[in-house]
Amino acid sequence: MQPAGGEMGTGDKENHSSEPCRGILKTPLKQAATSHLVLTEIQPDCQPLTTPPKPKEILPADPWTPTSNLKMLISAASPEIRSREQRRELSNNANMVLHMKHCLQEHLSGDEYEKTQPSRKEKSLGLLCHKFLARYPDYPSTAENNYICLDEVAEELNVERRRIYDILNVLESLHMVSRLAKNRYAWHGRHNLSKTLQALKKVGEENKYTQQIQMVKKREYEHEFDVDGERNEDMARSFGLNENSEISFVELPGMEFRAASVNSRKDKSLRVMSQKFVMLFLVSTPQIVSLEVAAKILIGEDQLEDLDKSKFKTKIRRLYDIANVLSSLELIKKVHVTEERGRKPAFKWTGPEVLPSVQGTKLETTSTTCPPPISEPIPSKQQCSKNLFPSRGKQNFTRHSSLIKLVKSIENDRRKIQSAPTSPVKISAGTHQDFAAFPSEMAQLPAITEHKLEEQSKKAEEMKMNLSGSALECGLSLPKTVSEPEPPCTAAAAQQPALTQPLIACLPSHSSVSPVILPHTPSGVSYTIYLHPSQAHTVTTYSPSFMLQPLPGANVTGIKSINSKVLNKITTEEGDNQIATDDVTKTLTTTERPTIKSETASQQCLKRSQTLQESHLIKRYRKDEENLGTSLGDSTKDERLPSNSSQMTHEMDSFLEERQNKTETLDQNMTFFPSGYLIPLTQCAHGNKAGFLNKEKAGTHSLQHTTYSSPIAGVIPVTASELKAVNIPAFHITPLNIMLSPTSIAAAPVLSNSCLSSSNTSSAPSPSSSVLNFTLQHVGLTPAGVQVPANPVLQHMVVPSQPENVSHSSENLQEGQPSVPKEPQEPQTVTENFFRTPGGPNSVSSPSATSDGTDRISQGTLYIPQRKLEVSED
DNA sequence: GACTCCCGCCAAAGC
DNA sequence: GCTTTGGCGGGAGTC
Repeated sequence: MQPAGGEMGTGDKENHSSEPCRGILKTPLKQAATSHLVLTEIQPDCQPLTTPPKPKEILPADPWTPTSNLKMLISAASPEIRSREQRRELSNNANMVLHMKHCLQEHLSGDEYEKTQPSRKEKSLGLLCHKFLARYPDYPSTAENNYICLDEVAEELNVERRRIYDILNVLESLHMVSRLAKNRYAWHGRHNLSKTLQALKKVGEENKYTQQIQMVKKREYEHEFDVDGERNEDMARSFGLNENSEISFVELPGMEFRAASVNSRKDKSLRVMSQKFVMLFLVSTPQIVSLEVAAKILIGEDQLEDLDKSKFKTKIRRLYDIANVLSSLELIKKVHVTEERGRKPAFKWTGPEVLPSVQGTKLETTSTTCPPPISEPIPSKQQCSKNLFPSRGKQNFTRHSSLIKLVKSIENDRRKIQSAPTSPVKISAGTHQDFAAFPSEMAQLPAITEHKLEEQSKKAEEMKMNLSGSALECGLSLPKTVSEPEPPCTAAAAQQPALTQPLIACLPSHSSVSPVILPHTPSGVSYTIYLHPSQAHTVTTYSPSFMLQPLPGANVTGIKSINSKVLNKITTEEGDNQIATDDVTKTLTTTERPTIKSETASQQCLKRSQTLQESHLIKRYRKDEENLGTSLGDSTKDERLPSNSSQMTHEMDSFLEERQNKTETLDQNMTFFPSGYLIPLTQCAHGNKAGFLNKEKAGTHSLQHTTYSSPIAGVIPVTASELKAVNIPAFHITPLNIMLSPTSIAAAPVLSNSCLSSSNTSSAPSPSSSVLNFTLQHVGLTPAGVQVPANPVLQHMVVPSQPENVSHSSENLQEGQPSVPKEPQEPQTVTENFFRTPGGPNSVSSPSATSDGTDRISQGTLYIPQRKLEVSED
């Protein structure tokens, strides 16, 4: 039933009997607001004149009368019925409220009347939005006339129009409504939501929001971010931002604004701001964004020179407005991030996972197919990201030149892969097709939910089988050094149905992403470092909680936090323990969940690492073959070749045959570049969820893993599957002093998204220069127009990371091969700031005096800022 | 005292 | 010139 506040809350003068309701409403409305059902149930028996609010009094205690139960069942069965009911009841309710209001005004006055005013919370925009949304079905039929008359709505909801505009603006940003004419809007519901989110994510990626977030975070940590224009101008410059890169309103085809009224105020439009805010979530991993960061980014993008405290405060206000609406839409959820410097409000994305590369499909039903085919970017810039304000000379969205090349390259790969016997799409494609076959997606919510759960279980089982089988059969048995019990998250995860993320039928690829550094093998397998983008971010901002999960193998290099001083945690407003559970359990909506039921995290890591190692061995072998034939002139490459190459060849010949099928399974989730690195390219959109799962796993290795924090809005412990391989394909040679700015990691989602489906089981193409340029440009090492040949020239990039937080057991990897400690070079590029770790004794320091990459190559040392991760290299 | 965010002024744009 | 939109920031309510 709708809470009393829902009915009367917005009315300042509507009900003289609101007094009793107040006590009831003292319960945080936000909690009540989380349930549409609660809000949409209206008091049918409310008698305006005599017993106005009575029914509400019993709401908290026993909201489910037999009648309401029946209603709920009916509503659940049919959204259409539900919406009709809602509208009818709302209409009746509104009339009733108006009538009561008049009566109230007649009978009360002065203080007495004031007392009847609803509390502030009862008038919240979120609650108002709930009531607004209750009026319309999530998925309106096209046959219906879903027009919104602003006056009517304002009157019925008993709020001033101004408030309705706030809601409509945010809904417009998601294309849930569109303005038809003055005072008239069209209601589209969530039909366009998935497409919109896809478009927003894409635009967000193209505009390097991930990098911006990281930059802001870093500045925060360095206390360099100040509210003076100069610094922010620098920041924006470092972002590569300028007026031309400013994001205007993102439209979908057919959803263009008919009115040009928005043009004038576009820069500060709540619509645009809302879209940008959503973008931040979509490009973040995990998808938690603090208001502060969001405000800074939005401000920085608007008017750098105007960035002052008042602007900041205003931005925060607007973000609260937006967040309230988004919360009502259940797209985000308020959380708190506790950092060293205090508790910060933040929001966590709870909406559907957004897979940017699925064109023309509804995420709710099909886009979760895993992995999604890399089709044409959807909607294309021209199609969906129109600039509303051409007269202002603002630039339309354009695909980054390097991205275009990258996409082409990726698509080529994908074609090859899709013809492969074990196309990554296989596993889930069918399931999602089945899923897509569901008629009228939301019309069968219960069935869909059940179906999703089943599918997820199936996929998880498949994944588990693959991983287990692969690892067990490979014959490699790494001793487990970590045998911690499964964290409580497992139970929590199991409890958590995938309901909160109905569309997250995830690709199993995530599960296969091993967040470990591959153990050194006798055959001289090179190494792989998986860094989750977010973790990389965290590291660069020297988040103390950064940690890499140590691989449960004796000779596995693990990275873990060595800084336990600060325990960052995210707490929901309603309970500090909720987020962790939510995050973890949500994570488990992915196919990984079942896996952890029977395996410990360490076991999984072990198996994965073994499998990865095998695959990597193959790849490296192929790479080495290529190098032999094509890179004779490159002495550094030769050094990478194992001295006993013939032995390796033999080894690989047999190994290839034996393990081909197994590796194919793994390859589904990974893209291998002949660089010597394994690059698990996970689905960005899944990252956060899977990441949380693995955080949970990581919890088995570190107490610090028991809390969650955002790399954006906080600090999160790095755990296994959250890690992504740091790959510098262009460098071609593994053992380099590779220094990446956080943005390089941030760029990973784009890369990984694109590459996801291009999992390459066969010979991986050599990293193209486009990839290199793309990476470099995202890293900020090169301007957008500059093309850099793909060769090992750029060997001294920095891999930003949190040195002090990166403990490395590289010794393990360096069995028999003493690591040669080398300090990373002092970055000399624009990325320099990325790697300064304020006050950190382990700040990225200059590596050995020599900047000669050759030496480092031979040493097989990959530097992650301040802490070098050494891997085996014969 | 900090955090939230409602409220309504008022200017820009639309009609 | 009136109406509609919506940016904006004061300041009240809440924690």
